[in-house]
Amino acid sequence: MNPLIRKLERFTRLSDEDKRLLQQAASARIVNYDSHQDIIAEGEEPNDVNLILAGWVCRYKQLADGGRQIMSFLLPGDLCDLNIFLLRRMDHALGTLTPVAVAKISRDLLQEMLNADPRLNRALWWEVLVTAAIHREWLVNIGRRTALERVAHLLCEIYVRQDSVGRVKGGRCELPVTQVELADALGLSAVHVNRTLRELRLSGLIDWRDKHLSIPDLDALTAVARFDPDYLHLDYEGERFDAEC
Amino acid sequence: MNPLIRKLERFTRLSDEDKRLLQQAASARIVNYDSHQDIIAEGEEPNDVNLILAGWVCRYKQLADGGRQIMSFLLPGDLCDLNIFLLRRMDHALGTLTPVAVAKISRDLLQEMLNADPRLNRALWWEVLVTAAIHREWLVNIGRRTALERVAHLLCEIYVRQDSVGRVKGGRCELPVTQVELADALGLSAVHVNRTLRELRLSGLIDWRDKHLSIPDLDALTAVARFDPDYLHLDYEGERFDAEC
DNA sequence: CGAACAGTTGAACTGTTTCAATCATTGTGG
DNA sequence: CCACAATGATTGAAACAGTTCAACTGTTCG
Repeated sequence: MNPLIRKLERFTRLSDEDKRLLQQAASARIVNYDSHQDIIAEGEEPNDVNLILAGWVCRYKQLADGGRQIMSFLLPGDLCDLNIFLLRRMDHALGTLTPVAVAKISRDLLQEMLNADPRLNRALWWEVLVTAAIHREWLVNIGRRTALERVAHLLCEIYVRQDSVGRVKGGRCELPVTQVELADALGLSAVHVNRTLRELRLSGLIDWRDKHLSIPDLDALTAVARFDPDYLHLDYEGERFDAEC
Repeated sequence: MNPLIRKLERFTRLSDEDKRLLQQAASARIVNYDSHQDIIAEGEEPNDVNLILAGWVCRYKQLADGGRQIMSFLLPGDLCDLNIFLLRRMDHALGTLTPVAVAKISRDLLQEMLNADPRLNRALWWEVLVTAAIHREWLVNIGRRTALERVAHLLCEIYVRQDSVGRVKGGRCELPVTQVELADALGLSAVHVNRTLRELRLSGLIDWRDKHLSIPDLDALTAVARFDPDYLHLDYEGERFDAEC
């Protein structure tokens, strides 16, 4: 099933018409990318909203001195750039981490979707606000936690987010990124991420190989990371809108 | 004049009716706070949107180990929590840094404003998206820049944001926060912020006293900070919506 | 087979933190 | 109006978390 629909239904009930619209949007114009390509570069003027259908994408900024900061990992079902309508130029880039399939949703179609039903409108804005909430938590993670907590926290987040859309099976989920990419997301050096992962591995808290992450005891890792999933707003918070037509 | 109107007009033209609505919202229910109080705590369910009329506010998360991370500085004209409608519980707190006057905008009034005119609706969402853009830049700042760059970058941002709403006079703007609060915003220790400020002061790049910041040569500080104001989206980007009714 | 890339480890180094003491300023109650 | 408490700023010295550089291993893939 369309992973966007699945995700939005965590938030609110959608009408059949809403789902039809979403489904149509997700299949209208599909573009495939290789690994490590830009979907859109910083400074460009976007024309479409990108809905990730398959593969992993990151939101990042490249710095003049060669460093870069990854600001989000985007997974299947995630939308980028709902802001297209409002902010003219991209202040960051979107790049693929794996081969990726993206549905391009045109400005007009998106507008139609936003107008179609207040519930769908709210569900899409909910997605924007949750993304912002994740950014805030990353700020805490990078600003105030030790390397061990930071790495553990990010792994918890990735695991829980995937679990929430049914992408965890037997305590195991995808993690198709390199250690360098993790480091770019965490504000750490790749070397130190490596050492930190070793520490987590030796403590039996994680098992990461073949681009898949296993967390044998999520509570234990959660404790190490001081991870509190509230910021992901995954509980069904939209029920008060269900009654509305 | 109402600082919110002033700010939104950087983005798009507002009708007289829009301005009347905003003005009404900003004067309906005004609440005053002392310094260092919570306007709303983490975990609470907000009922109103807060529009800052006077004073400085910060968005922050408190950590179990005593540390805290400040995620935004909110100035007069800034809105907090437009997300009230969608995310039930606060995943962060809002606290005052100075005595503050806030206009409480009820859920219903906000809804009325959002429905009143698509242009006003867009202007308010623009405000949300710019806040998110600032969070992304802070992520880069904390994750990838040295202490000197970080401090300089934040000072540039504060200065430019105030300049954009006419709160800079003679190269001088308000900065009524303590070094500890700056440190909490930058992911640094207060001691190191102090040393870094000294360095900036001795280089003649800043002059900060009596809760006011002077930047004698903004270009020079910008260069030190590697500051690029694009992320503030301050150029008039909404003109393509002006034609619409 | 060799090239390219990702991961791993050691050793030296450094930016930042921590702890602790001192100084300056402001507000408050007697 | 002074004393003194409270808060914020400042500085030094020692400790440490994380970086950098460099070498080496393992794996994949044309």
